[in-house]
Amino acid sequence: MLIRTHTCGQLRDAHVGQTVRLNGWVNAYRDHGRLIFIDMRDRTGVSQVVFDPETGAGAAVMEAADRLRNEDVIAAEGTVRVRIGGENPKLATGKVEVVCTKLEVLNKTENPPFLPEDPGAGGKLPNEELRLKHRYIDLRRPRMQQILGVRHKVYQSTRRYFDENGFLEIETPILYKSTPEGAREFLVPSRHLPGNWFALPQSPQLFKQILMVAGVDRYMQICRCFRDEDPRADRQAEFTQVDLEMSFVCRERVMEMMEGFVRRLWKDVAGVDVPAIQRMGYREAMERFGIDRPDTRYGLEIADISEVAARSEVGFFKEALAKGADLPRFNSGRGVVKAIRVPGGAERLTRKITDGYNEFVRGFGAGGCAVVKVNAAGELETGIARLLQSVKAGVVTALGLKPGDTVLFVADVYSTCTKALGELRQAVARDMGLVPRPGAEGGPWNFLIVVDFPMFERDKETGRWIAMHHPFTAPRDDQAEAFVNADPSDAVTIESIVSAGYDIVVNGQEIAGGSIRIHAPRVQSKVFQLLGMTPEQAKEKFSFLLEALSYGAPPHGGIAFGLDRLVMNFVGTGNIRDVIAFPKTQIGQDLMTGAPGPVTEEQLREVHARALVPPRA
RNA sequence: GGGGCGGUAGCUCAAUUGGUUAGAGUACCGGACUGUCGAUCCGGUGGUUGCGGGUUCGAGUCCCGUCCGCCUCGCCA
Repeated sequence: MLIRTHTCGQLRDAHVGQTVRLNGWVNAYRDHGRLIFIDMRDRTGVSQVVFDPETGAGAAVMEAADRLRNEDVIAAEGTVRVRIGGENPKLATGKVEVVCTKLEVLNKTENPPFLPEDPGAGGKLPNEELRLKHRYIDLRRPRMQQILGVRHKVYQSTRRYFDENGFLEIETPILYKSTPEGAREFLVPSRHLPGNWFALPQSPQLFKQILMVAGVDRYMQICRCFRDEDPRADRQAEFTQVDLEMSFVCRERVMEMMEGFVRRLWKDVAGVDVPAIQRMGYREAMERFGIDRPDTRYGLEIADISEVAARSEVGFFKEALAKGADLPRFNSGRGVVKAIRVPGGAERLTRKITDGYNEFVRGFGAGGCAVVKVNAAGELETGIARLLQSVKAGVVTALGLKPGDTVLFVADVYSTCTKALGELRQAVARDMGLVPRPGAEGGPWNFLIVVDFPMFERDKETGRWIAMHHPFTAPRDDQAEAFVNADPSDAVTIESIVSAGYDIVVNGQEIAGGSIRIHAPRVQSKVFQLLGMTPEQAKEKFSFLLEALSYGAPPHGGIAFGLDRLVMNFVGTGNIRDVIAFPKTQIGQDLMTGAPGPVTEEQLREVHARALVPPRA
């Protein structure tokens, strides 16, 4: 075999005159009869190889070259020279070409179902189903190779940073114990213990805490996590986290460490200097932006106008405000009226668009979205304008209205109203063209750390308390006493306790979340009690953790970054499948390997399991 | 589990109100061609219109079911 001396993306005019050998795929062929051009591709780039009988290509070489087709795997030997036909500015190697004297066809290809080409202007990729089935071809595309490279850089930068900061990389089990809190789990039957099952970890949470008890002090891992829930464009059942945990730290120290990591990563991978990251409380985020991961690159903040709305003649305002009127102001069940002022919306947001908003907020459980426009004379128009007339001055002042504005109103209980407007705000920002493209295209990266989350929220169906982050999250230092002493039936107090948790948000997307953990058994027991677990149940589920905590657990805390989402940001895609080498579809299938697939009766017997339904064909 | 969009040649798409033999570009096959780089020119092969049923004289088109892909709500401690 003619083993390569250079890669296909390497040749420059400095190589002119050298004899080189290239290995790669036929990216394109242009056959002029007695003159043939082949573009050879490997992951580094493309080089043009010329076959010309007058410059050393014998009859056999010409004949073989004539038969080359896209995606054949070849080796070519020849001399580098400046291109006779002029430079091709589209290629990094475009100044030179290889005049081929020897050609070896390493492997002919079947006619491929599609060619691994990035879509040019107006071009389209073959549909994703086909590309997933033949992932090995799709991954040959320069874009996919680039993404694999960026992901590699993220791994390397991550390991360097945490190594420099004294973290030990430690692997934790993939065959794990089922912890029925949280996401649905993937199960694996045990052969040795009939009737018993492993679960694949939703995260290494408990192991990393136990590593702290074990004196590891600083742990990190780039680990696979599994959650058997329906995917989204940015979610996959099997995904990767940068997981870390630190001992003898307060919340501030962990946030410093993770901020340092973000700064290093963005510098290494994107060449961006990240400024000091702003902090924002959960309550403030929800009030101003209606979401716990606000995108603060644009305004469109949400205003609570309940007070003035109560004096209006709008029936559904009053109806909403009557709900839970006796509850504290931020209680999820209290009725409120909120609005977003959209500067310039009167012109850009057409009736068709705002009708869409009405449907949009209904999707989040709100009754609808009222729309009022401010005309050039400063008068309110359309929708409920007439019913607001009596409180017009109050509305104008509360929202700072100006001519040309559109105002979007939602009235409902606090949780629904906030959620609906938080989602609507993002949709409006897109429609108004307010969302910059991040990163290389020039838009800013907008980082935010959100803190002071509530410890608990109500389960929407059962009304029971559930942990907002997870049941091992500690209350904020100054809240610990109040928490331990709180009466479990005192809902107002329970709801007011905030945790020592923190999320990192970039451009409105959560990329990391963590907390200081509970290291005191009495605090942990209190959490379990609130979650409705008896001491016996808690022991049954988490005895190993409780036991570990009782044998000298240091104060500790940590965080986990969603690595796939980090890579998505760096490469500018909204599709998580783009950044995973072998991703799964919406129903969790791997279209290339055909997983999941049936197993034999014998295999089932060995693990003491039986199928309730036959495998689907 | 709910809602939406889609599935026609290997690929990307078209096909008027339900109406002639389902077309085009590209890929592939054959031929021509000495400077291309989306090579060009000539010719050709290629179809269970995802699958199953129904309505109709007649279905790619309408109806029902189903499978698959994507987006999304729920879900994701």
